Amino acid sequence: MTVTDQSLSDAILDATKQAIERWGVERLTINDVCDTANISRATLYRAFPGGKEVLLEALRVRETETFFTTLRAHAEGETTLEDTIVRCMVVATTELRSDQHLALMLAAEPNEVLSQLTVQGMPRIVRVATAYLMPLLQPHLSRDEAAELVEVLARMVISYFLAPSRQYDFGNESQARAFVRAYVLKQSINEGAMP
Amino acid sequence: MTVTDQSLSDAILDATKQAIERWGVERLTINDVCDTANISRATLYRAFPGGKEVLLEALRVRETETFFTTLRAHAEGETTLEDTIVRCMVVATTELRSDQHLALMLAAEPNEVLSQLTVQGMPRIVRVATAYLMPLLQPHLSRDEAAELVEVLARMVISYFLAPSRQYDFGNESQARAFVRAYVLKQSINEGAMP
DNA sequence: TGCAATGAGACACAAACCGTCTTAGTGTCT
DNA sequence: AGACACTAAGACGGTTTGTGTCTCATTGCA
Repeated sequence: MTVTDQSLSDAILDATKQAIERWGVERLTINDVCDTANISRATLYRAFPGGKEVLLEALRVRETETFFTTLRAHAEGETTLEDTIVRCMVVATTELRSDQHLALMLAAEPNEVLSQLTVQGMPRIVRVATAYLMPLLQPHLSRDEAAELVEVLARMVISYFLAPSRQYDFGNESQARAFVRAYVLKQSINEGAMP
Repeated sequence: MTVTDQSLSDAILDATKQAIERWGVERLTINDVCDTANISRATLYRAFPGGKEVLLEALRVRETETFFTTLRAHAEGETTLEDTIVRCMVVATTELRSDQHLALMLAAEPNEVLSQLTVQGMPRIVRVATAYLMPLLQPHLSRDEAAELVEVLARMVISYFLAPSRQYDFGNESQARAFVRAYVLKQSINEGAMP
């Protein structure tokens, strides 16, 4: 391959994703990835020194980033704070639910997925979410307020995705809006009502 | 467990099938099966001495038998030879196509499946097919004729399932009937036309 | 021609798996 | 109660598979 490092890494990550879809994370081997990517083990270890751990973490980072790239693209058009928040919640929920890869893994290795959506993975998710979504909220909020809001929203969306409630379906715009008005923007309303 | 051997074996085979759906045949381990079945390794080896090979072969035998049991049940109502044959072809094709387990394996481990549907597995398939379907054909044909017909049909259905043709879709009754009239019952027609 | 990147594969170490065996626990029958 | 059959749990040695590192030949390009 006489391509840039970027596209080599990307090809390897693509192969990793593909191999995971075949065997699952637990049963994934480095050789699987090499065979899928049609590269030698040496090449893989040159691109990702550190082996499986590093490779999987890189994949998670990339997946998270593409997730929030899509999300931001869908929410950029909104003008008000409420609309922006609602849009983010609806699109994020829809995106999560329609993610074939995620669904497969959730079915085959719930432990792995749960860990990556909660205990282990939450810090990274919040970090990336903050980086990508802050710009959308900056017109309406201060840095600190925006950062805090992003984290809360991320946690809420993940929680309701993992364990859907009969009260609120965040994939439904009006229900998401009702939730936002009831909980998220409550303070703002109060603040707005105060002199 | 204080159950008959039959249901213990069946439970183990169920667990095997389940574990294969999770990991695929190549990555299947005996421990997977034991964990899924909630039994100890000792119990499994008592029920299936010989390990993985024996276990998988037993599973294939069981699956094949349930396949042809279903098939026979669907084709028992037909009266003429042609109708019986057509029914078998349509139901078998439909059954193969809708088999989730088979589809998963075919996607993940085409080599294994292909081997079991052709080189390795064909003898068993033909044997079971003959045992189950001969009764349906006996009213119309001699033993030898029926046995030969079953084998040819099995090979045709598998071939067209693995590599669908634009000429004939055996899942479609009229197309299957056209095929049968054109090829399978040709001799019979000729024979019938002769004095 | 020279250079940077890759493929192929050897190597030693570690982990996973296998098949067997022992032990202790449980339910059944007399 | 006591003999019996059966099972879960897990220890064991041996084998296979996977890992990470290294070397060296090859390839494609400047």
